[in-house]
Amino acid sequence: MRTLHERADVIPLIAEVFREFGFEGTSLSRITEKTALGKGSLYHFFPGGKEEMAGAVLAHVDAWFEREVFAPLRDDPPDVAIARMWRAVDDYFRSGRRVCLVGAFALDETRDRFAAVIAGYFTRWIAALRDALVRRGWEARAANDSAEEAVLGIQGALVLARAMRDDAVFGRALARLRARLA
Amino acid sequence: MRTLHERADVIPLIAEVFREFGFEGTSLSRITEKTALGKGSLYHFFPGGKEEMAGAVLAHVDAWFEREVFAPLRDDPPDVAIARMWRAVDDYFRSGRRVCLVGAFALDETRDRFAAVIAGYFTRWIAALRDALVRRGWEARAANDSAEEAVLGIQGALVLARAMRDDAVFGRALARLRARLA
DNA sequence: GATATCATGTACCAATCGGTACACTGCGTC
DNA sequence: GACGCAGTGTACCGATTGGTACATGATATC
Repeated sequence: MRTLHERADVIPLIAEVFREFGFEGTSLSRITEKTALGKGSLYHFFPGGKEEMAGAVLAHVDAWFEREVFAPLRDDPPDVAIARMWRAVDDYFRSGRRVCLVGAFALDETRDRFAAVIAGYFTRWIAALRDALVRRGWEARAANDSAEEAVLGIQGALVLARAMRDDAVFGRALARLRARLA
Repeated sequence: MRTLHERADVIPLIAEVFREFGFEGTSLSRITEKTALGKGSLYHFFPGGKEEMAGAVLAHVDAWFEREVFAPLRDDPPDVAIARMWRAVDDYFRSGRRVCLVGAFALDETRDRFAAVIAGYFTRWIAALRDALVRRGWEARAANDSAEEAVLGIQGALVLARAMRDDAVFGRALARLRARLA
């Protein structure tokens, strides 16, 4: 049996707030509003305050991608894993309507707070995709180039889709990138 | 004869602050620190306060790209203008060490404050590049696709370069994108 | 049914936020 | 040399910030 809330339940809600307002733009009052949790509960779950909340959210995102994308890329047959990656990416980012928190944090001074997690997220993604391409028979250099291009293209597509309020641009970008890895 | 400072002189300094800390993370005290200008002067130049400062900075960025990139793409021979664009982009973003303010603002709720400028910046960039490709003989659909891909690739490369603290990834991305437009 | 722990709401804190008011200085104009 | 104004510094405002303290409520264990 469990009480009304636990740490794990509230992390996705806090993630939404950070995604919408960024690290600096996210205030405890906004988190309180979104989660319907008072400061008492929040500091009970996250004694380190706002920084620990953001860290937990980043870890949550990282774990999701590790499980749904990176690990399959490493362990499953390349074709299967890559197809799964494109599906996961389209789902996770809601076809361009949802922002990548890691990418967003990377752009301002927030990066320095979470440098290791942020760098690790992209490094592992690219490495896993590159290795999958190599296992599929690609030459190492080409594989690394294309892996980099795919990951960076997703980030760029998210920026553009949000800037222009046009999800279609995200769909087109994903289709192009997918075709290039085929 | 002029006094020590005028509006035009401080805009680039304020731009650096917004680039580093984002809109929410930029406080008047940080702007004061960077510009060595008191609130008196700042509100003399920008009566609308922080929002007007950010607006002026965005307009300044927009004007730079309009002059150095978009207009040449529209008016000059396509090959010349596109070569110039790649040079301008590499210079402006300091080979990946400088962030795109418009892209950064697009990612959080700051976008809604400056929706028109932000959307316009990317829309005009893509349109100008697409038309240059068409004038060069490309088919309309392919031209639009490639223009979108180039602009989005630049944004993604900036995110990745900052996230991984690795300028080389920006250089490689630019080379790939350039080759694809050749 | 007493106890310990998890979870919660409220009151409060100093510091900082964006913004305003205003007195002042230095300069060019007449 | 009086005037006007662009530019400046300082003091101040209420509101909000992230964070702390603590008393209370609920729950599971024994």
